[in-house]
Amino acid sequence: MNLEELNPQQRKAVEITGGPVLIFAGAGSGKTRVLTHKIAYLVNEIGLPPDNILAVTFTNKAADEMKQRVQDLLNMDVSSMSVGTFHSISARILRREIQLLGYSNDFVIYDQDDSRALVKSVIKDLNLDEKSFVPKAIQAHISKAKNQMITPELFANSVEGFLDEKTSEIYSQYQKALKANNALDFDDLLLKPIELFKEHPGRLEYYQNKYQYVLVDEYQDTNKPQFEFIQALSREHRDVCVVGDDDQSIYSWRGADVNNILNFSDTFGEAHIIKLEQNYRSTKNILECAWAVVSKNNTRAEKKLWTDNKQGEKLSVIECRDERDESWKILKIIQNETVHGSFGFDDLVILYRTNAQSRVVEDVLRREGVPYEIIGGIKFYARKEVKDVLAYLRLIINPTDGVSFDRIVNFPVRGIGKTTIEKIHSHAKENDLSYLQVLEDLGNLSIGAKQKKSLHEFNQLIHKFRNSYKEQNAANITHDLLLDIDLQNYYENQNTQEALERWNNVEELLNSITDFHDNRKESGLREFLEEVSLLTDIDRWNASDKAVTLMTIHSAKGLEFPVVMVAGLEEGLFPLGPQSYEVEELEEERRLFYVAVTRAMNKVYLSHAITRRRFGGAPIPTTQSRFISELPENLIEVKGGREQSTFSKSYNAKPSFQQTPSSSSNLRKGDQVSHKLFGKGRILNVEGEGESAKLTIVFSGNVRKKLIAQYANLTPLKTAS
DNA sequence: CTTAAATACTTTTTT
DNA sequence: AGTATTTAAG
Repeated sequence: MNLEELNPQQRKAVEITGGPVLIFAGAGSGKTRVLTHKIAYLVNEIGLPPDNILAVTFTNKAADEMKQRVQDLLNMDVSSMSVGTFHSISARILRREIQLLGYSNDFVIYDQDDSRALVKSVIKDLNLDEKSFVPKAIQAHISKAKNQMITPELFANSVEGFLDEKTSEIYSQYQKALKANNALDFDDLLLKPIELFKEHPGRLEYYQNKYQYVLVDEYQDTNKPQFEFIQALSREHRDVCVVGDDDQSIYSWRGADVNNILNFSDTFGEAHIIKLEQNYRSTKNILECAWAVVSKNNTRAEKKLWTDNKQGEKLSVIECRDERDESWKILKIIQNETVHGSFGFDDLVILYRTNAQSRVVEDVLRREGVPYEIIGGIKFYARKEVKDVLAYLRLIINPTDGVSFDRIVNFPVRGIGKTTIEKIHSHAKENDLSYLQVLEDLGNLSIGAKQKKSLHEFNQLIHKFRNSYKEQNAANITHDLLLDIDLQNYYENQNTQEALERWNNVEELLNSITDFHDNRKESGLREFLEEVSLLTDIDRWNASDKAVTLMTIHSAKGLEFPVVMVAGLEEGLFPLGPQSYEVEELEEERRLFYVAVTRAMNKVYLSHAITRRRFGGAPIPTTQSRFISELPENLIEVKGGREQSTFSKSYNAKPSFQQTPSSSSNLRKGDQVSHKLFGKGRILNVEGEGESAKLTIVFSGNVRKKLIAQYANLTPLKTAS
């Protein structure tokens, strides 16, 4: 095997195999390359079969890429290797084993919304006031407890005061409700395998045997259950390799414990420790600035990245009047880097601390016809209309799912109101039935005849699909279902842009189910639902699209871009929160800044606004982020300035940015484009060629237009291929 | 029970 | 400002 292309440390990291290995991998130090080579090395040189390897990554996308790269290195089929996120690996194990814990393997995975809905209904069942027991807060509290592996029993032992006592009660009821619904929340996904291993040592032994080598990426962001999972699997053979960087630990709010990496040797026993400190990504200036800020932190392992890359340009600090001006200045930078500079749209990323910041920037980019893509925010699979359809599919597979039942029993409207639903709930509770089972025998339920009929029909519908879903493929089922509930008419009759948009999203869901089925013939509805609940936005992102990317810094972890713009560098926004910080929280913000800056290869722009409005209120004066003052003065250049002209100029100027004419002449059927007036659209048909081609385009809201390429001034977003 | 109007809430970050 | 939820009228 060829390890020539690795530097000495990287090579050592690949070749050391007996016993625990800890790799401190700084930003851009070639960590993915080390991991893929190490796996290839294990297979090729050590002779370990791929299905005896477990590799945990931070996103599904990273998992796919890792598998592909190993496959390319080895030139053999490695599909039997277990690569995935903690959540997807756990889900896979549980599909096979969960009967041992008293669930059925048709369990559904509840996302945050679902789990909040369940908390809400538990609060209601306990006759507690939603004003004093805010579902969202309670859910956060429960999730935090679960992340620390505090069971309902343990929680009950340490209650103090009324509020705690009731929270404990809700927690315990919530857990019971999950089981009754045959559902797991995200936290359960991590906890249940550990429970399985504790209660059934034979199963643990099986998996210890199966996963003879365990690798974990982004180890600094593992929490207690994840740590225990890895430890359980590898404590016998001790062949475990973790990779991480304490300076990039940014998930402590989710229970991640940086001590997992700092105390690795203590917990796994005498480990080989390797440090990768050569950075291949960024310029010297960028690294110097990133280090200047993060080194202000007290609790960190002392280290400094170095690079052979060139000095590079100074980092730019852009001062803006307000968030609108900031967006305009970002636009100017994009224009400058793409038209006058040598970068493409996909070389640029705009990073921010909170999702809410994307809106203003998006407004300007859309209006000026700059192709962009937003990661995060309102996730596709979290949209109401999509979740409604998914709820049908979930109920078909898992008829005990009460959260999904509540969601669709009156969607589309079929005359079932609040009181009827409450009667179903109480009847279910008294007789220990699932909601759907209640519908089997409506005789002794005191509800109207109209309601009875309607509920009966609903029940028939679900059962019809329950009887056929195993033989049919997922796309057909969904298609038939949509016809049966007549959803298209439901939306089209509302006759609003919004409703049409929603129907489009439902159609897109159907498309993605068809896609899924085409790619994985052996997989059915259940597999699709699982994939959907564990997919992140980053997983759906196509990095090669010719568009500027907008995302939070958290989402950007592990990625790199030639040009990085970080917006909103103001006290209270970044670092986020009150000025009076707990030291640990401030240090995490600082690490976040470190992550943001080290995404950049060539150029960094840092912008801050002098005033900013929050919640659409009045503009509030801001203070420049302390992180800017922590940068070495000789490495930054302050631009933009206060002069009025930049602001008004950018406001009044005709959009100086035009798509080059040639690009709109190459458009083909199926391409996605953006239009100044009509927004995003997809090309349905092309008549003629080149500049004079006539394009039929369907824009959002199902608006169809026929445009001539030459005059349409379209911005290509995605090509169909 | 449904629809329209009033009001409350949003902004941490994500699996 | 924009969206979700709650309340009042039909």
